[in-house]
Amino acid sequence: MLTERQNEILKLIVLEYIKLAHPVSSNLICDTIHCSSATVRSEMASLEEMGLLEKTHTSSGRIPSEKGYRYYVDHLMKAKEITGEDMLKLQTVFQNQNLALSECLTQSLELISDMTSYTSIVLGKKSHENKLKEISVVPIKDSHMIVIVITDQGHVEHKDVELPNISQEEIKKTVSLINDLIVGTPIDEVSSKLEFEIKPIISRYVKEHELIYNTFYNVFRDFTNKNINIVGKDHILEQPEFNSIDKVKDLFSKIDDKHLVDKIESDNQNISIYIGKENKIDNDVTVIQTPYKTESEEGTIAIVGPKRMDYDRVVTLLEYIKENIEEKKEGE
Amino acid sequence: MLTERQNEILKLIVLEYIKLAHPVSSNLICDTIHCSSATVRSEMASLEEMGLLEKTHTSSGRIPSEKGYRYYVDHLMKAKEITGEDMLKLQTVFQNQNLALSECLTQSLELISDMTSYTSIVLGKKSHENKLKEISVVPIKDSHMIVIVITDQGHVEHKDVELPNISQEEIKKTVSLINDLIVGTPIDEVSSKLEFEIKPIISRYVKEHELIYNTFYNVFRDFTNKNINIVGKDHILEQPEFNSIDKVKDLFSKIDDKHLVDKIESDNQNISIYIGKENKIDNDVTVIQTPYKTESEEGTIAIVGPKRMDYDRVVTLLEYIKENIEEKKEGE
DNA sequence: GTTAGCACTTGAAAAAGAATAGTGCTAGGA
DNA sequence: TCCTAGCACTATTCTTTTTCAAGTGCTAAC
Repeated sequence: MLTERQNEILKLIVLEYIKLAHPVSSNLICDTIHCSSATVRSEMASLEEMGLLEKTHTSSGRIPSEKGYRYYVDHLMKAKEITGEDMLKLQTVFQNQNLALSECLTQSLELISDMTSYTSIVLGKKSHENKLKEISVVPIKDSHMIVIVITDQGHVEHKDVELPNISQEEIKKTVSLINDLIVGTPIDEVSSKLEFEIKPIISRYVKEHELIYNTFYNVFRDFTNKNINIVGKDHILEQPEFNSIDKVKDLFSKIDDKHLVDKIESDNQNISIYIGKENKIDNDVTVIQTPYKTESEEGTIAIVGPKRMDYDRVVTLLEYIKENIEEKKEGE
Repeated sequence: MLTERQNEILKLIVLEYIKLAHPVSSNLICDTIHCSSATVRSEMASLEEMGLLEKTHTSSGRIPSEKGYRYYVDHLMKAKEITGEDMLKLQTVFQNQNLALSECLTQSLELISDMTSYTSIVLGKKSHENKLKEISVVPIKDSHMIVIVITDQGHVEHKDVELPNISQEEIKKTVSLINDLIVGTPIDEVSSKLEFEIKPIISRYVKEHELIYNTFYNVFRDFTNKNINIVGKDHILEQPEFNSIDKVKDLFSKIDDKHLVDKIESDNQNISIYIGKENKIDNDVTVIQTPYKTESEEGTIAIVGPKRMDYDRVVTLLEYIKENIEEKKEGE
């Protein structure tokens, strides 16, 4: 167990390092601790012994280790009030009556990304939990038309298709067959249901069924887990820990990874913090995330930033967003 | 006027520099020219005098100046056949019968970005040339619904809205009023038409008209010139001329600029090339762009890369895409 | 337990030196 | 008149050296 003073010192070092991105020297904090730098130094040495602090080289100041951040997060950080400034910005989003939840989410996370220079990720419900709600086809010109697919979670996707030399009549027939027969099917089962249940029926009632069937089949096949939204990726460029092109390239590719979805899974019902090696995205970042759940939608919000992240602020902001999102269902 | 040999030398320097991103020395090309390096050097000096070449420092090899690239593009570059490899990749996109034009475009430009490591931009018809084709509202759950707006150019946009405590009946009425009265209106006139023509009518027939009206008003207000599609922005990180975080940040912000649309305007009906200061985006890049026009759609495709861009290849690729896109209307 | 003092370590920045790549110029030859 | 071999000259880059400042660890005294 740490002494009161050690707690204090660790906390100061974490906060200073978050602020300045520079190893923290004993001199910088000895005033606040009300003792000499020598005393602070010997405490620092103990904290390093315990694995809570690190040096970048023999005679540098200290920076928090991953374990140090973890300790800070678990024991030293306390819930802060959201600052007036932050709140003000977010409120303009939440107070817009006409914005639906998903819009609110995206917009508020855009704000957070801009405010903090971290990257935000919104992860909607995964598509295998989405059920087909309705499809519709809007003819644009000649054989060019748009297929719109809507799920019960409010996820919309549209796709342009060409269906040359096919009468509108036949297409309408197919659409209403699909709407009658497979609405309510989980999205990723639609393809197979289409094949085994709809194809035989279409081929009986619809001319040119081959072409039409293929078209719809492709539409659904491409309706993948696109329900992931990455906001503010470019802010990574502003973080001093990603000051080389190679590091940026590396992290970009990890964020654009097709399997990112699987890397942001949480067992926790509340805000959880994954520092460095604790997260599956990258050893040099921290991910702070929370699931959210409303009447119409559920998913996860995650903020990705350097380990030297403003934990207090991000947690407070995420809490605020989560609350407001989940409240919105009752309110209006 | 340049001599035959000077043309040859300039061409070689441009090509070598494009390939190696390194100042080109007299030694490197004297074999190909069949004369001594000294001769090449004196020719280089003349070419520099004419402003076609530059040195990075007193005793470096030469690199092409903007004027040099311009001369190359105007006089020395000749149309090349697309390589088998490039063609093969693109064909898989164009031969997909079910892909509509806009899909084809995006996918083929994604390919080009990956192949060349340049950034591609697709600019669809600007929204003031888009006319409203249809709107529809799909209720998802309780007061949560999705408004889908479709233009006659096939541009689709959807927006989630909350309309609490409003009966479906009233909403349907409003939608059909809008569809009856302002379909065919250019998108950017919709807002005002909504205000002056629809609002009075809604307020007569529809209860809660205030809230409903505001919702739709917002939907259209947000339907801005989003018809721009930037592909492969991150490839900039691979270009040696953008090897510092600051340069990347700068170019990123220029590409994400709200006014990018206006900076990619072309008077030319064919492929045009804007080198360095000739383009409005950034002095350090070249933009190669072409308008395209099909029965259902028109717009511009642009490729953005360093001035040291593989002009031949990009022009060939763009031509190939333009042709295939424009052909598609007749074919199937 | 705390602190002042001092030797010591390290990295970062500046300066100096060596190596290299390439030019410009000159003078002699086809 | 054009071409080319040869050589002096110049920047750049890569190393090495020097200097400087920031901080630590340790010791001895309070």
